[in-house]
Amino acid sequence: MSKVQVRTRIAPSPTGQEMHIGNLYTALINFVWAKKNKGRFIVRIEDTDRTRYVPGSEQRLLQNLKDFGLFYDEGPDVGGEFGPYVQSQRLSLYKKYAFELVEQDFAYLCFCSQQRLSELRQKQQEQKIMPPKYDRFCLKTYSKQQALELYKSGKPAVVRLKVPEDQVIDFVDEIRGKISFDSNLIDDQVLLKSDGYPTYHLAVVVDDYLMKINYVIRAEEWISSTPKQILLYRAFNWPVPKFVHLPVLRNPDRSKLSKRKNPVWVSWYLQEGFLPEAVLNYLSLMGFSHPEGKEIFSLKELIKVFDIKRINPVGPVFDLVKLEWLNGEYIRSMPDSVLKDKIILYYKNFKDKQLDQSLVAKTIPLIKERIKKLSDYWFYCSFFWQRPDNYQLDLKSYKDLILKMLSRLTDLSEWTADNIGNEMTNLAKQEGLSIGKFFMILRVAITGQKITPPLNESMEILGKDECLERLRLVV
RNA sequence: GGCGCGUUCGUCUAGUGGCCUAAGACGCCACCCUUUCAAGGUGGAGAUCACGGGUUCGAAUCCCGUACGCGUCACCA
Repeated sequence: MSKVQVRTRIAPSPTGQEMHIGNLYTALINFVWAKKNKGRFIVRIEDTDRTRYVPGSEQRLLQNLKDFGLFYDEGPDVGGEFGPYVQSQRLSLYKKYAFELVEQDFAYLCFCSQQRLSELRQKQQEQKIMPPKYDRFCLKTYSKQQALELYKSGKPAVVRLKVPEDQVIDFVDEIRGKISFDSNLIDDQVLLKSDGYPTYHLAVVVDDYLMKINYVIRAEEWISSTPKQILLYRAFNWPVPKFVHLPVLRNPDRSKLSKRKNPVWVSWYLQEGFLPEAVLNYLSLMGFSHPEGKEIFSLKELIKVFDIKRINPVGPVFDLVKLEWLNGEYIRSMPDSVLKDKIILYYKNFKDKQLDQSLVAKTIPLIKERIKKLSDYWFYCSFFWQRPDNYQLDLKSYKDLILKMLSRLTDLSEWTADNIGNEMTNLAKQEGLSIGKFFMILRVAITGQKITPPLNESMEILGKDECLERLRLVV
């Protein structure tokens, strides 16, 4: 038997929201698993809910993926041999398959109104019949022929899955092992809506089959809908793919990661100055661990060492603090010139600031160890671009001292960090002031801030004229 | 409530019957370095492995119950 190519997919819905960090996590694992097996990673747009559809959000979703370097082999904008990759463009397919099921008695037409359904549900809940299930009214009252004729005459209908009674439906989850369900507890799921669009359950099975997806890697919240899909695979007599249900990312209070309690939109991380590779690295630490215990590793290395079996089923808490540390590690290990370009690009794209190339280049060695995110740059370095507009220390009482600093620095022949440092250290000693206190006064006089990059070097970069001028301004 | 999944330091994880009086990382604390802040170095606090029963010479590791957490029960995905 020849080995089949691994094909994975993610299927986001264009509902107006951009990509959720949890979806990025799922995308990452799908991507990595495909690459590890020299397979293909596919993106399919699931836009079967007309009421929630927002035009344009599809492009944004795809861009989110690209921003993080998760390039797909097949998808709406890149094509592929199993297209189209947008479900609304494949409508006739689902309808055909849905009626095939009706024909073979794996499904039936249902004409019940939304109102009747919600009343039914309500009554069942009152009677504590759990869980609420459709009562098969239409299956009992119409024969297949009658139903089909009614439908042809224009009566709005949905197609429902006819879930067999008294069966145990089980499947193997690659992370958790065997999971089984009692078919009596499964509702007769709607497969085709009255507007002719398929529901998720039908569309996902049809498309995964037609697109030859053999690993369905998705979030844990899909576990309970898996048996419905298994039933569909069986009815169609299609091979069942392998299922991998990933743990869901959690808020610190252990509820499912939500926008109320955590930043969840992936572009937020970019705006905040996190590096895509650091975010991906952090995400790969969620539920997974490097076999050698490494915590910092590239996407390429992840692909090399990744194994589904090493994924933990426990829902991990997403910890922004550790992400910041990791991002700082990435920044520190980056060549200066690369960091410089990233900072310039970041401020241009997200802060609408055009920073001077050569000035940023000079400051890089001073802040590289200090910043955790690209957005921290301005916190440390704004004084290079603008004179202080307020001072974090009251300098009035140090007027005489600052005057002395001014005169010594004016006389300084060569304006280098070392010379500045030596000269000022001498002054401090002569004045009988502690080095710490002395330099703090100078620091605030020059930068306005108490927390800055190394002072002497900063002053060298600022230049003699500018430093003297700033001292004059505070006396 | 039914069903499903889960439960090792605050957090992410290691651990697959004896090497565990439980290891690493983030965070926290202290000290060293130091001209602020970082970075770096050293050390420390922090988990009766949810609880209760088994199985076994021996259990964080296997089995069963309980508790708790999470998910799911739509013509949403």
